[in-house]
Amino acid sequence: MTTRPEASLAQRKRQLVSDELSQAALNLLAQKGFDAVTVDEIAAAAGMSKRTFFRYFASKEDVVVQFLGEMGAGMRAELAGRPAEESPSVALRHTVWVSIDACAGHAEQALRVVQLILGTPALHARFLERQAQWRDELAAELADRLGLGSATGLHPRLAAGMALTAFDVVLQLWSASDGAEDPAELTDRAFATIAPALDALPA
Amino acid sequence: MTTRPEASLAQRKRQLVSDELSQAALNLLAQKGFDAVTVDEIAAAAGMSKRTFFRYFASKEDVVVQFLGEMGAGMRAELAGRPAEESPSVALRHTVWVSIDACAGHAEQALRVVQLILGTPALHARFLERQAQWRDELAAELADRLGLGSATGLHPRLAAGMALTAFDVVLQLWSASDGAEDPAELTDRAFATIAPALDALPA
DNA sequence: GCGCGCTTGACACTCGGTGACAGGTAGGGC
DNA sequence: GCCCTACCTGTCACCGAGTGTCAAGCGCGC
Repeated sequence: MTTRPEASLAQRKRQLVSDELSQAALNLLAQKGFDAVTVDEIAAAAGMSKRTFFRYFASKEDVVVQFLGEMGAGMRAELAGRPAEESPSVALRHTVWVSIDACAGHAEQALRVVQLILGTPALHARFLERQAQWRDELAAELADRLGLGSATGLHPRLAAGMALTAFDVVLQLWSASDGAEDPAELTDRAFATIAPALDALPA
Repeated sequence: MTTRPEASLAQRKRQLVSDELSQAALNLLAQKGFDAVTVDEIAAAAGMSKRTFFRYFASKEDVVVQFLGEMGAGMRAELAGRPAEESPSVALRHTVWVSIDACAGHAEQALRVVQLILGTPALHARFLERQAQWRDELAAELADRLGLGSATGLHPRLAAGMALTAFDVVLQLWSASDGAEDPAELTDRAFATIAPALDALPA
């Protein structure tokens, strides 16, 4: 999916195979539906064996959901990099924007993937699981920012959760509208709603 | 789990077997961990065959997560029954309270289950999936209440999402504190934070 | 007692996922 | 050029989740 020019030869070879696999997978899955495609089939379409598929992806779901890993890392990095004096609502809006932008960037491809995920229970579940991890990480980051020990930490968790809920809802509406709605505008509206709660003083 | 006196004999028999199965499952799973227990094992512990297990539960996860079904229905019913003039934040707080109460009711049992779910990725994923369904349902209910067509519906979805995020965070803290924290009090504090966003006018 | 329907167990099968082993290939030292 | 090593791959055997099918068991009305 993403090719770094400064990588060892072995890494680039690995990337190549991985791309071949996910490309084949995405085509088949989007076309026939998640459950109607076997891993054997995907591997065969990419010209390799099932065993090799599982050396590159931990599960059949992973081939679709994998990119969420770097998305989470990107969000955490963005939040960590935000100036300390910025209000939580602004910082979090930028955090979420990173991922929204990434989607809007490769709109055609991203839309297909998002629709596939939201329309497939098994994939949706994995997606939500990742998001739960993000929430923990963002909450920790927020607790740091606000200088409160992560002891109880109700407020940072809520704030992170609300921001990701906004993200989720935006994706849902974007996907349901088949790309007609503008994700950036949806995000702005969503954050306008939740901002007062995000900036509320920790109880 | 729940026995209704006014039910046909066949139904009660079914309930009995189902209870036997989930009891055996919960014991084994809590003791040895989700992945270390096979369905065969569970079925054997309840004195029946694997095939029978799958006639009562759609999946291994379901035996743990099943009760969430009625929990969701309970919440939707509560929200639907709330007086129309009540503000969204109050109505949603009561909605979430239904489930929090249910947990606090059978605290010992509920705590074990919640800890098992939150500590097992596969179960957590299913749990989140259910919650996503609740969100859709609660959002629809909210849209009705507010008298706005469910056309775009950003606000109701956000509100439902925030309320469930609160629910989630409360469960997380309750589980992490091993039951020491008071769920009711956590819920109140959470809703105090998010209330302004819930009651904000739809954009 | 007889047939009917529902529940169950047994068996076979598919598919996701893993461990173990064997071969192939690229690169480095000699 | 040759060998040794390291890595990648396919094959095979295997486990566990989940499903379809069939035949036996059992309660129940007639």
